[in-house]
Amino acid sequence: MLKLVQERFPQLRDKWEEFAALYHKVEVPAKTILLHEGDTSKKAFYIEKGCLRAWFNNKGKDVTFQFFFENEAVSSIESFRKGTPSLYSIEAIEPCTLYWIHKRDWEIIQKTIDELPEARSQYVTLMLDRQVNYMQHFMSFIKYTPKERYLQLLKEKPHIVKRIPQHYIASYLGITSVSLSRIRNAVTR
Amino acid sequence: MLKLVQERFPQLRDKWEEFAALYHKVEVPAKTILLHEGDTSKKAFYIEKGCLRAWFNNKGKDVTFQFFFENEAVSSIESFRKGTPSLYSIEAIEPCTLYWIHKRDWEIIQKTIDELPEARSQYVTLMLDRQVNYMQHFMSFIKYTPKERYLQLLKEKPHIVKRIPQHYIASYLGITSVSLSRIRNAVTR
DNA sequence: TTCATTTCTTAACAATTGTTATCGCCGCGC
DNA sequence: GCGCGGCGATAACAATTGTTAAGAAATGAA
Repeated sequence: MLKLVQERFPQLRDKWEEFAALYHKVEVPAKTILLHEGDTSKKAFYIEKGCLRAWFNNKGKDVTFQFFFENEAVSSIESFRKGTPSLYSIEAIEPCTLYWIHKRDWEIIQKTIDELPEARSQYVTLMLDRQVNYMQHFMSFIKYTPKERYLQLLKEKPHIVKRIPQHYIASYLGITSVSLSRIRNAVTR
Repeated sequence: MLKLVQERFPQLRDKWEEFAALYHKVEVPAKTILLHEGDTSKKAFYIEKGCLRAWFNNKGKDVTFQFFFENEAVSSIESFRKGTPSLYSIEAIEPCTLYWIHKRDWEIIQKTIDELPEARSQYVTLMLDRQVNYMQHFMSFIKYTPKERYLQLLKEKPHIVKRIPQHYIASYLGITSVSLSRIRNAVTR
């Protein structure tokens, strides 16, 4: 359990047993909504098995903009940290095995990280990485056409294409499922 | 000078004179390239007067994806911090008055910030804000059509529309300058 | 298995955007 | 003043994507 945190913060090894007790295991069926758009996030999740998506409602249509898989930490980060309403919902795509931690308990771990210079610097690096990811993803929207984005996704993240229903991928690419279907048709022949 | 840093890090007040000496004032004409795409960033900039753009080359066409104005800190953040080649160029749009600091000197300030818990937490908050900005900007690309994005830009950041040449704005919105011209024409009547 | 729901494909037509090219305006340097 | 280059508007046509609708295929539950 919580492979990610253990690997990334070896400095916390001593305190690990104590921290692990703060996490709660839960199994949820597909389509469970873990956080509703507009609500304030009080929980952060860790995925042991299954996958999630982040999405928001746009004029009645749901728009998926991020996927999460095994061994990833998931939260509406700005809502969780700042206490603001979440800009999006978080939902299980498959039946999932998750661990969740309450905000007040996370702050205990956070405090410990903050006191260890190495863990702290590791944490900042993680934040920077996430920022760069968003930036690159965003740049790819200006840089590439929908067809190019699909081909790139197929090449660089084939696990997404294999595992995620196509209409979610379509909105992730910024197009309709009809258009994605056409693109796929044109590519395979 | 360096209004931004002074306001955001009041904890550094005592050391400020010492740190200010690490910055170098420079005046550059329009179209000066401060960092070339592919080079490794060794300098961070602060804008006293003027504006900059971040852009990259895509199949021979230049694509602008961010603008910077007075009192903002500018760098190819991931290149500056990680020593990797920059994914984009940074260029003056207008004649500018800038202050720059070398990476090794910035690390002195960084170290001081890291030793003061309040300044440190302030720094993390700044990083989080930047991450949320990228995320929201990216979400707007999935959520809105080019016309909607233009109207939103006009409403929320009119200073950009007023000050920046239109063909830069077009690529910032992810469209051609021809298409932006059509949209403007349709909107004004 | 069987039925219902979800997912994906295809078609026809509308709307939008890209491409290429031309023209006019404006500011800057010589 | 004059010419040049940068910038923006417009036109005509091509290409792409959206919309709506219908039906096939796959999936999941009873």
